[in-house]
Amino acid sequence: MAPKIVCVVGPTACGKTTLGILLAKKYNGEVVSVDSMQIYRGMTIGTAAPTEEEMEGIPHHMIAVADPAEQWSVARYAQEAIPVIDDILERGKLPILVGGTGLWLDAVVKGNNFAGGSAEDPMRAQLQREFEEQGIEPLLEELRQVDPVSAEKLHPADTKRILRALEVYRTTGMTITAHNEATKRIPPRYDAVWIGLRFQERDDMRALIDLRVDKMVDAGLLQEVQQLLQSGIPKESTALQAIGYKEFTGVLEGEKTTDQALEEVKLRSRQYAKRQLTWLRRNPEIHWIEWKKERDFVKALQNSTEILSAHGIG
RNA sequence: GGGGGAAUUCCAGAGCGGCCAAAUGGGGCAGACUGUAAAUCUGUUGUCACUGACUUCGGUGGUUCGAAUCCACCUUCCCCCA
Repeated sequence: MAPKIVCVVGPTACGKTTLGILLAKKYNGEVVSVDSMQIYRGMTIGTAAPTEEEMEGIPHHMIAVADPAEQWSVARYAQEAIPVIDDILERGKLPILVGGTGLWLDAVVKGNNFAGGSAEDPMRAQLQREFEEQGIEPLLEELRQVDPVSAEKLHPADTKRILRALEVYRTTGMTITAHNEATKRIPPRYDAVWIGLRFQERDDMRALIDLRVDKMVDAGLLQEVQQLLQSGIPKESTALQAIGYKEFTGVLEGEKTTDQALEEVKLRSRQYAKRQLTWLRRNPEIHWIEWKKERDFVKALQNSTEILSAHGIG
């Protein structure tokens, strides 16, 4: 029997952090952030990571654990987060995963492991070089030979995934299709109760995102970005590709005004929220709590309590 | 007051007599997604009874077999000279 955990999911700005803390307080839990950008140090403002005060004494994990100059991956995250979750369980507390990075959540909760290869493996660079020199066609042809299923499934423009499929094959001798099939058969690592937060109306979500971005800038997002840059983080690093950071790097380099960056961040944030929704929609296990206009955490906590008790938590 | 230019589908912006419901980009919407995932990629975007029909390119009226494209007037905006 897989251990029980709670997952609080939803698009950006929908109140995951707050609900997670409320649940942790009520159920003797600890929060595990599942966020591909909150893992990096020095990125509190732009990632809307909870501050010390906001945490209200609830232990939070997997926030600010990585050097922004490093490049983490799903696999790396899962590898680090799983022992943390298991430790919470061993101490008799309830792990509450709070996060918006869908793939990472799935990677932890489902038992899936990842196929071989990594960013450090020279094969990655090798494939990239081949692609730059000859274009995608020869590589796609190679993939058709070894793994027709994924060659068929992948769009020719989706070079990233074509390269990865080949990387897996060339480094492990196993096709990514075979790997994916095998890994799907692994039983879930945790028995997760999924709670989703979202707005009924897209416009209400948008309004809140806009407000939040304004607050970030007031809180000193520009300075935060500047500090990262000054500490020598290359601007191409994964951490600085985060929404908010990318755009304000441009401000510091004189490419755009703060106002332009602000609008851009708002736009990219709501596009991101939409993508998160698309990812989440295909998970039938999520129990959705829908905000009418305002976020009502008293009610959300009450709804969550009902959901959790229906799953034997409480 | 005189001269010149522009008005195109949600936005920007091509088109300058038929092949135009109208390029391209943006935005919107939908989708995909297993080692960069706050990333990356795809589809769609006038209406409908949707392999066809209907209504569009500031307005009105013309020219023409045929107009977003030509002409006249009107409206609005921009620029230059005064």
